[in-house]
Amino acid sequence: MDEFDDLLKLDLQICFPLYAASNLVTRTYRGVLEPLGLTYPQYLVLLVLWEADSPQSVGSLGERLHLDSGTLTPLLKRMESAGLVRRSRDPKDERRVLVALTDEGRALKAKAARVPETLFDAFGMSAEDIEALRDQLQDVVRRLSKRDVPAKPGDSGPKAG
Amino acid sequence: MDEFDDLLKLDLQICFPLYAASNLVTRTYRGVLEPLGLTYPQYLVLLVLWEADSPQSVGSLGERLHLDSGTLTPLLKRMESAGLVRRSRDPKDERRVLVALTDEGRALKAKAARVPETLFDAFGMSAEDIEALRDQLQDVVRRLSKRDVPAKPGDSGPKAG
DNA sequence: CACAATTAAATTGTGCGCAATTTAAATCTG
DNA sequence: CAGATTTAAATTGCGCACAATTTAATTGTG
Repeated sequence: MDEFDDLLKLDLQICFPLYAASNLVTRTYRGVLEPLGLTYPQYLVLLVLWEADSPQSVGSLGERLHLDSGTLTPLLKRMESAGLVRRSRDPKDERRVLVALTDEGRALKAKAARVPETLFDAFGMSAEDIEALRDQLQDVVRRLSKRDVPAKPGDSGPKAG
Repeated sequence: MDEFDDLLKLDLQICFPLYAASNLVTRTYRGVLEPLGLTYPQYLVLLVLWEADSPQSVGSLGERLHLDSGTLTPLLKRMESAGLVRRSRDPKDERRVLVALTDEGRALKAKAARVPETLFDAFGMSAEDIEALRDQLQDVVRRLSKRDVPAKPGDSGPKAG
């Protein structure tokens, strides 16, 4: 049992509790969102649209939520067939697809009023502790997002340099 | 714009950065684990088996990783056909399936030596900050895991009482 | 203006994650 | 020890995530 073994121990790693906590949170949301006919990522899309109160492109939704079109396109189609959003090509740039709330999608905001409160209770932590943890996680997201960006043409790639 | 609106703001919630950070971490692992022919949850199974150094039932793996048989059974079958583990019924209790490392699965531990280090670098944070965050996330996992447990027969269920 | 390069979504294919159900083995009753 | 109950995995079905590719529109360049 050496230091190398320690590094491979589950309890000593940060990534596993992050992964497990995320799964547990999504599971907790399930029970709360199912009565609204929503999944957690669908709820996230609505949070963005409710806050912006203007149509958002698939790309800007993806940038905000760190998701790509491979995830968002089928998800948005399901939300569209559920009557929550409308999808239409942007007349200014026909490559873009704009996602807009329907009246039904807007109305769902009132029904989601208790969702944050319910999740807060599930955490069972003080508001201060939650805010502190949130800030640290936002920092992690910022740090890991940087390496997200694909290499620029000018950069020397893995084979170059 | 009232307090209710604030609660629904993405930037003010803890769950979203938790979700985004988890996705980003899994994405970061992908590049590191792909050369080893592993996915992140498969790597987690190996961490448990390497640490225990004895065959584990599907149930105990699931308890440790907060995953159920619906997730683990197909994952373990893929690992078995990749030659990393063997699956066999427990002779003491034919309901159980024991998952044991093969020589190949054990040998992979050496090749995974650099994985924790690589992830540590990706976080770009001090060891102290990472440990502090890890402890907080383990606390979240403990808190959310409690509600995980199904009701005991003695408990008054939603319809009873 | 032609046409190559870039950009935005959609599509394809694989692997989770999980609720709900099914199958089969062990245990608990009488 | 027979039949009901409980337990452990497997199965089924659905919705993400995401890499890789494709399709189509826009932009850049000569």
